[in-house]
Amino acid sequence: MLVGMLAARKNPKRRATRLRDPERTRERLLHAAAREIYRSGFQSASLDTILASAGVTKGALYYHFKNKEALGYAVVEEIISPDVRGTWVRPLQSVKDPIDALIGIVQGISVRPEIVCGGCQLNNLAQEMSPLDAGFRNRLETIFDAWRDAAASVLREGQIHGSVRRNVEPTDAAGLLIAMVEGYGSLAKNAQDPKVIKAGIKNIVGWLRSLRQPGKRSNRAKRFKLHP
Amino acid sequence: MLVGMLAARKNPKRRATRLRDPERTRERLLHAAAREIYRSGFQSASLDTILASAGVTKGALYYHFKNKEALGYAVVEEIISPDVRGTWVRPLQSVKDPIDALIGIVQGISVRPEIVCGGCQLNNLAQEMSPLDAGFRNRLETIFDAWRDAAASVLREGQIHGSVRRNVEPTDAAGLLIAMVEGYGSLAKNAQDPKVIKAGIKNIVGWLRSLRQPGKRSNRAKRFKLHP
DNA sequence: TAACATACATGCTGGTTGGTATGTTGGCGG
DNA sequence: CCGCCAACATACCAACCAGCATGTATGTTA
Repeated sequence: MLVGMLAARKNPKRRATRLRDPERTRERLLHAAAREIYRSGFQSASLDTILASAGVTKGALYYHFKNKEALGYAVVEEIISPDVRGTWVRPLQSVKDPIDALIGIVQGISVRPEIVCGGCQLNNLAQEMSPLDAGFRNRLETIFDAWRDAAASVLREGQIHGSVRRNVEPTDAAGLLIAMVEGYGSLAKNAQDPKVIKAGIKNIVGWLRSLRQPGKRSNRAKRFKLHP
Repeated sequence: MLVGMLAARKNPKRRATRLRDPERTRERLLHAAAREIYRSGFQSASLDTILASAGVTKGALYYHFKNKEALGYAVVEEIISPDVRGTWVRPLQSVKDPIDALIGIVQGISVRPEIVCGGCQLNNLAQEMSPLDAGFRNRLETIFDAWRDAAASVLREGQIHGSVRRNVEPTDAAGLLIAMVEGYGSLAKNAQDPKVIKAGIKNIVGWLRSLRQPGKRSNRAKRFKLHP
């Protein structure tokens, strides 16, 4: 009773704070949705939880997005896609040694703790939603395609410059790389153990080294990779 | 009014058929739950849908299982676990050539259409539930461990008999194999295209062949694998 | 400063969810 | 032929869900 009175006095007319900054509100919604989707999947991510996490109300959500589905699509396009491109596509543009570049990216995974235990956002959503919703599926496949194309083209260039073995089929190798990364991500997520992802990185790096044209390893590779 | 009377007359006392066969009822529940979990995940699998699919009512469900969680655990232990063991553990016991055996299993994936587009039951559930529920996580990890142990031990035996290269670390290789299988399964599920899994199988088989001790390939391998 | 549009906040609703309390029936021991 | 219990069936519930209608404060323009 007294508690209630105090609470009522403290908030005589409880009003949520308004940001009045539509861009920032949208961003907060997107990031909160991405967090919740990452945690419990799209279907099980409750709008109320997302809103509480974002600190906005339902009115704001339905002002910026038509419905939950549209919010999910926006997360794919504006959060997940740039993330994958930033990790796997941009760093591969104009590199000297493709094998070194790929190894560097793979090894970079180990310093991203969220991947170690929570899996890959892209893979998580694809697993859940691709068979159920073509809108998700198409958007996610675009990302996978960009990933594979980036890795394949950098391998192809490496073949032209002689650093990658000629009997490697770039598209196949790129697909295998992605499968390995996602597969180990799944195993690590299930094991909830950083050791799993460390072992996975070691094996993927070993496989990547096997793609190199013998006798063509760069000096940079020797300096940076063999004496860590 | 009249309609209501007719309807009442037509179904004077609508009763669902009773099986009166508790073991079969339990089985039907388990399989229906496995189907629904496979389709839409554990969290989003509705009990009502499962019950409709199984053709039983809620009373039967809550007679056999304490709650939805217990039903899910039972699906893992009584459906998924035997399935993985039947596919990946039992066929590896007492084989002559481990590489041939593993290749055979991997190639067998292509004739299981549900895997091609729906992904692996084990991986699906692990992705969804492992970070959220320790009960699922532990049960699923037991299955993954059995899988890896089976593959690792058969590789170890192959090393003893000279058919597998000595510089292969069996546990690492087994983990990589599982990661590849699950990774390609993920990609295929997202692409919803059998070609993806075909290409994946080809690459995994190629990698498996690279584990063989040179000059030690069996006659059986020559006959069956090189002239398909 | 009046008029208007933007950017939300709040309250509500119909539908669905997992779960339960209670009713009902077939079969079997006595 | 009776009683009893396993094996369900049915009806119901509180909680939660996505979504919507409506209200309101803030910025912008004339």
